[in-house]
Amino acid sequence: MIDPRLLRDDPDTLREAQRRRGASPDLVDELIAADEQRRHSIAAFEAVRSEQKNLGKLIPKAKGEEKQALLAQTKELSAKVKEAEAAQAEAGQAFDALLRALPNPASTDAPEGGEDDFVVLDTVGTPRDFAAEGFEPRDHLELGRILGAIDTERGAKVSGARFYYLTGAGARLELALTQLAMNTASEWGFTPMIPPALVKPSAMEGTGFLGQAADDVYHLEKDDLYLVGTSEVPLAAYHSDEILDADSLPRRYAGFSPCYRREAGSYGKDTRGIFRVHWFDKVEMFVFTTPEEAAAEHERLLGWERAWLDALELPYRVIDVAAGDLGLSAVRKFDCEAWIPTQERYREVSSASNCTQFQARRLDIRVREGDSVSPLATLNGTLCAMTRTIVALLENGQQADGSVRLPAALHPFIGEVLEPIT
RNA sequence: GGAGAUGUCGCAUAGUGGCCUAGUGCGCCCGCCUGCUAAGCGGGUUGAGGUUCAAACCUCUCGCGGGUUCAAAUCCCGCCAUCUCCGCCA
Repeated sequence: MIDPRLLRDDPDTLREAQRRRGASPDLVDELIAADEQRRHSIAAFEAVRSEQKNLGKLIPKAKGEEKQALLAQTKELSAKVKEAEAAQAEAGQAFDALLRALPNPASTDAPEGGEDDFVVLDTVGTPRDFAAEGFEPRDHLELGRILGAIDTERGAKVSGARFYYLTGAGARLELALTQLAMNTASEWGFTPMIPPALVKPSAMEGTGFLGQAADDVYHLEKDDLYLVGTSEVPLAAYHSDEILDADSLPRRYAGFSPCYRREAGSYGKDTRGIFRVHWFDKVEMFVFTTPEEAAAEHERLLGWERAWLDALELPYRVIDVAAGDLGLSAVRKFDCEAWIPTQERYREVSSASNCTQFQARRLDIRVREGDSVSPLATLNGTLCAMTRTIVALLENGQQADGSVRLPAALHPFIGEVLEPIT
């Protein structure tokens, strides 16, 4: 959530930010009204409560008729206090609900508009020319079959559509990627983490996933727990309700966890293979830092994502995501998209978001700098989403006989070439 | 899953309805004293919110949420967490 003071100090900026996202500025005005209502009810409650406390102090000292009179007076007051308290709580909750629905105002650096209004920042590497090499590239599912690496038929049999088994070389490839990613992140100064993938509503809500993205989240009704769609959730909530010393920042964590996504509203999209699935594993980078450092850290996260794709020798481009496509929490987002030969286009494999103080306010994570305590900034970025990375590696590294040549960085973990099994 | 115990300020502890505006010790911060250090002395030390130019004042905060009461750290109910024991289990 945003700093509520902005509603009083700079509502025009908030209205403009809503417009840039393609959202309605009316919410801002509803919030201003709700804030006034809330403050009014707080003042009313505090006035009667204060009176009640003062009278209460007199009672033990009073005697006889005087005491009886006081008791009658306070009894009446007690009802008023209860009423005022209830009104205050209600106004507070109404305000809070609205406040949590307001997205983080997009950075003015983010392109205006929706999903298609991104700006390409850079393009790296050259897609292979399979025609020149004299063969038609196979897609990752076909390669997965030849290599004995991916089994979607049995995934569907056991768990349903958009599930898969990684088998043999596929399983080994994920483990190799995981090892390389965790080792690399460690070298960069990240603390490796294996967080819980099942979290309480507060963690899910705090990271902003129960807003417009709620339909995409798996919920276990019986236990009121959520399956995380990314380890961003447990990593962000890791320091919830804590105050961190400024000199302990930045804190950088690399979390490895499964990710569960309902993929509501994506029926018919990417139905072939394992590009879009209900579950995959991922190594995610997460940073707690000061608000002043957030923008610079965002660039660093992008730099690490690029270094990772460079190490995997994949052709990719970097886009600056438009304001309307940022989600609830981010002020700016960079996506890295790897070239997928059989789709003849770039597809998202990683994403780096600057959430400034938005998540920290919801999760109550603060930094102490000298005498002041204030919400810190959180950022997250994909290091390696396994399934999409496997898709990219197989398709880009394939050879005419169906074998796949792997990037040098992976050789120590899995060898140089994946060979067909038959 | 069953039984019991515990949950108070950074830490440790006191507090069984109104002198709690939560005391004390440790730690930490500021100052005094002192060849230096230690000790000693004095002061400060949760966080959030409201009124306000400000100063100041006020409200909330004793695991969380309800309730009883004129009044709750204290009594009652529910939940959560931790510990001990039993059962089950990778």
